Amino acid sequence: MIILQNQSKILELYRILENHYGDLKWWPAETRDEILIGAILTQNTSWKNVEKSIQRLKARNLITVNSLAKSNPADVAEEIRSSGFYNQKAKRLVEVCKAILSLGGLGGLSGMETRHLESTLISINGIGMETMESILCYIFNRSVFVMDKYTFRIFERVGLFKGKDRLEIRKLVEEAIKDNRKLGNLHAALVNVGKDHCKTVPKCDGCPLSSICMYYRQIRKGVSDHSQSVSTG
DNA sequence: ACCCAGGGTCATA
DNA sequence: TATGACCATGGG
Repeated sequence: MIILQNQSKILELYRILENHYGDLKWWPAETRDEILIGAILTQNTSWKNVEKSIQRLKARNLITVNSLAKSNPADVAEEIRSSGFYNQKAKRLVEVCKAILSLGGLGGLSGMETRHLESTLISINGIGMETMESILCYIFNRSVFVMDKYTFRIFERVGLFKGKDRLEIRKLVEEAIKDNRKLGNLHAALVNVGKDHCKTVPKCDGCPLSSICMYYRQIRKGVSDHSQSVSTG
């Protein structure tokens, strides 16, 4: 088996995932406002728990930037308990929505140049790197790659971008893949791989990336050699 | 009972 | 720059 260089390997990885998962249609939401709200609710929280919160917010007509900006954080907190960190997230939702309104709303921000938009969003309390990247990719359709914990772990295990930090990896991926739709699909697929196969305890059976995964190769070698050591890089 | 989830902020060294 | 504490519910 050929060991591919980073740039051709990321393209091969994308090809495999697209072939395996097809179009995953992320972000799962009906409106841009809902993407923003979901992006904050899902911070270190499973999507299943977020869905319950979103349904409750919808029932209260609190699923828009406008309505949340006018809300009391204590009232919002009551609807989003299932997402965890609910006091912190309720406050974040209200403050972030206020900040966005003061900047002209999502519509006003949509005309902003990408780098400027990045720095503007990242300066809002409650919006960190990954949340900012998700907003750029899925709300504003910019060619931005979302670097999350799963992605870092998967790249580490398959043997991509060894020794690079998150910022460098994101830059390299965006150089290799420039299409917004593909970058969004890539992140979505990597989250699925992470959930199904690449948590802290790996489950390599049936993983679509096993054919290009260094970790998987070590496992196989270990089995045939009766070796104990498995390096995660 | 323990670990983790589609992170981010803040204090500390 | 790089850890650590903290936020907190729900599923495995």
